[in-house]
Amino acid sequence: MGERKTIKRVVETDEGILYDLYRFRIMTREQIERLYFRGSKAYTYRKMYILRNSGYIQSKIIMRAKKKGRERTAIYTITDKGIRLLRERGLIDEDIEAKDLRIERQNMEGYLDFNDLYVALKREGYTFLDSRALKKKYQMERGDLCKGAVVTEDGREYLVYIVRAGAKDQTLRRIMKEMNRSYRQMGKRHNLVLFRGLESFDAFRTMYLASDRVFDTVCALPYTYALNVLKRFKTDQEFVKTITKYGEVEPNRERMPEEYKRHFIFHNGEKKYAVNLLMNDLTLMDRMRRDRLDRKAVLFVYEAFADRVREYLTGVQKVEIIEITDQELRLC
DNA sequence: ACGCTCTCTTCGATTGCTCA
DNA sequence: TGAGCAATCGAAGAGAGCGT
Repeated sequence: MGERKTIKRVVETDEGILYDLYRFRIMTREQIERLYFRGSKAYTYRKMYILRNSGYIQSKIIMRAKKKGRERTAIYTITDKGIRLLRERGLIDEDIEAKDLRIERQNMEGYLDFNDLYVALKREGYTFLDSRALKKKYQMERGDLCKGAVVTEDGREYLVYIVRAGAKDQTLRRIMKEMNRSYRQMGKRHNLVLFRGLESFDAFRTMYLASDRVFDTVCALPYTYALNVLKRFKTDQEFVKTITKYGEVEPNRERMPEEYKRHFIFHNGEKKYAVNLLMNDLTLMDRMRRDRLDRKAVLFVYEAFADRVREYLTGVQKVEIIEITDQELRLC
């Protein structure tokens, strides 16, 4: 019986995996596979097996809730030795032990949900802040429900909340409260609330409308839709390209235009504001309703949200809605 | 209780890269 | 060019959940 295989030379992939496990605490086999091994299940297992034999990681099996029932999956965590390796290589400077990164079983789903977002958007030009890094950056409370942050290419940082199907009202209320908290150095607070169930999505909307509504940004979206939009509209450019077929678009050259005044569109012979509501920003809709508009505005809304938006803006002068279809969303 | 199915674990065999 | 190891792949075996 020969020795079990161990790592002789730590390669970039190993560092990446260990660093991700350090930041995000746990990852499933599938997540690691998508991030590093482009669909090679066999080699993912092989690599993780060797990393474990070398003492850098541990593995465990859990049942994860999926659309179709539950699914058995391996999850991996970093060990003290793994953390030491990252420190030796100057990838981290924090003095921390593996036990401080351990998480309770009931919290795992939340972490894995945020990881899914990371996996889906990492290659699309977004960067991520894990929840510990985010809370440290702004000295937020440890118990904050915020799962982390996603940062767009042009530097806008969204604080991410993920709401599971059948979330309690109490949880939604807590999120609402937290989203309204501001922190020094954060500037505007952009909130991204992702829903894994439609009941909660509706409940949240209702709660939002009943609130005092002084938030900076609240984008409330179904999880899968959010993934599509974020993949497709990384910067203003993609939005402009998509709506150009409805009229020529030009940027507003004022110094600091209001969020909804950033683009003009020449529509039906008139110069109007072109408003991006594809992220279903509830605060933006509020502003459209309250402000006295100095010119007409065309709101670009995802077709599935159009009825709601129309309903919300009934009676408001100078606004019209153009629905963006599923197909337009997918086109490149 | 039983077999079926699926994932995870383990390992041998092969390919291919990098460095001396 | 050869040593040594990472990258790949296929396959056998273990064990958990599921339906009957």
